[in-house]
Amino acid sequence: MRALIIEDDPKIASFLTNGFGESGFVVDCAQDGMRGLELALSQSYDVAIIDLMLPKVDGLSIIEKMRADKITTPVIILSAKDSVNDRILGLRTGGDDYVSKPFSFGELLARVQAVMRRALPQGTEQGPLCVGGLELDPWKREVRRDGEIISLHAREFALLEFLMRHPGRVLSKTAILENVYDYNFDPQTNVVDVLVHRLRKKVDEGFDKKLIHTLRGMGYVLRED
Amino acid sequence: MRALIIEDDPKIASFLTNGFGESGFVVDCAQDGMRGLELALSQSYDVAIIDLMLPKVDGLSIIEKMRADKITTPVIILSAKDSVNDRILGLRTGGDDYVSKPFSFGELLARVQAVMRRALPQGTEQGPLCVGGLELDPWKREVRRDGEIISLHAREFALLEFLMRHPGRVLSKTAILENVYDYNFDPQTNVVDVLVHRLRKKVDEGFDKKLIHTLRGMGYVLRED
DNA sequence: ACATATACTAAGACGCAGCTGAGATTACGG
DNA sequence: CCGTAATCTCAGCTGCGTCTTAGTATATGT
Repeated sequence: MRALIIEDDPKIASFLTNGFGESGFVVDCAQDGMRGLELALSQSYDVAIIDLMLPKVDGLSIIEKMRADKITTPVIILSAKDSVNDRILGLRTGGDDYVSKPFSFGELLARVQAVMRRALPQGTEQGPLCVGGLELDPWKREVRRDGEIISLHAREFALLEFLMRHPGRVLSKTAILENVYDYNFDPQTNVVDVLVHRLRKKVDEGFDKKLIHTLRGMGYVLRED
Repeated sequence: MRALIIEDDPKIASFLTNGFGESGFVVDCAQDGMRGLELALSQSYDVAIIDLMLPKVDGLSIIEKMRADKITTPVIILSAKDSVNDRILGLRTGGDDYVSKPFSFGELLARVQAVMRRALPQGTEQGPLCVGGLELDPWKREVRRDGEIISLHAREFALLEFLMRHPGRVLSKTAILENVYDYNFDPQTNVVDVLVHRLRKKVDEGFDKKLIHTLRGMGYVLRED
């Protein structure tokens, strides 16, 4: 689950970065509009939090460009201004929700959940993800297999969540890199192999039915059988 | 436990702020209706104390807007007027109780307890919170482990109460900052770490079964085992 | 069967999140 | 206005989570 944060005030930026990090997101943070736009257009995120008053390129322009590029990532607008007009303008430009400062992180997170749920293909269930005897609750950050709790580290959890959100689909190492690691990470190594190995040990070891499978040359899949 | 106070008279405002602070609430105080409305709509409180005669936006309108937004926070109306009609109008607008000035703080606090109890999901027991051998009585402000009294400072108590109201749930530092400190920005220091450390010393030190656990990169949990 | 590419595994290195104690600062009561 | 108690800040330390490296195993193509 990746989030893009575009916010110039360093205090708020780090507050948000920490908060989303703790909530299980992989976060990219841009301190100005230019950089934010670059990231928004070049990377793919599950949600974006964008401040309106920004140096270089303002928030609304970023959203406009994103929408013009057919990027449907849900966007939450952050703003100091809170008039009905600003709100309407923001939503009309392509924002999915509008939060005015000062805000509480809890509220923001709730709204993020709401817009992400809305953005899902309709009919998709909310709540814990299940595949085989494996359950993962993204918000409680809890994983069980056949009812038994499995305790995962942050990275392992992020990987498993990614796999479980695309059950039966082959996920290449590159895809994993892009979804489980942030932008600044460029591995010259076999991090992904190692991460998968660590996750397998906790999820599949000792079980007869394996859930994580390797497709040589292509990537990994999560599925029963 | 968070309280919102909307009151323009600075004397009464600080009287209330102090009183609730001493009673274990984390208090936000707004001096005018506009600011009060902002807070009421964007943050989540366990109770709100709202004066009727306010600059900019009057108390009843605030309550009206809150209820329109499906905010169910119990509201206590404060007012100088005390006619039966005002009282009825206030309650009909969405207030849960009505206290007329002058009032004694004790009476107000009693009514707060009453409306908060009523607001609980039915079937939920009132009275001390319990996890493992740990008991916390929010109203007596008393904590015991295996019957032995533990004396906590205000902040420590607030943190423990927050933890005990969400047993088994992972609470991020960000969530703790908001609910125990009322910060909505990054404090740039490790206040939370230090507070947890102090609380642990009093609650877990010397016991075999620890109750407060750290989940690296995610937050803290209160649970047995 | 051999060569080569790809994936797995174990062990060590590194950095950062979280811990801790002591001093500084603030809040409060007399 | 002072003294005490509560709380915050800071800086050094520790250990865990994560990445790296390197060596081993397994698949695939010729």
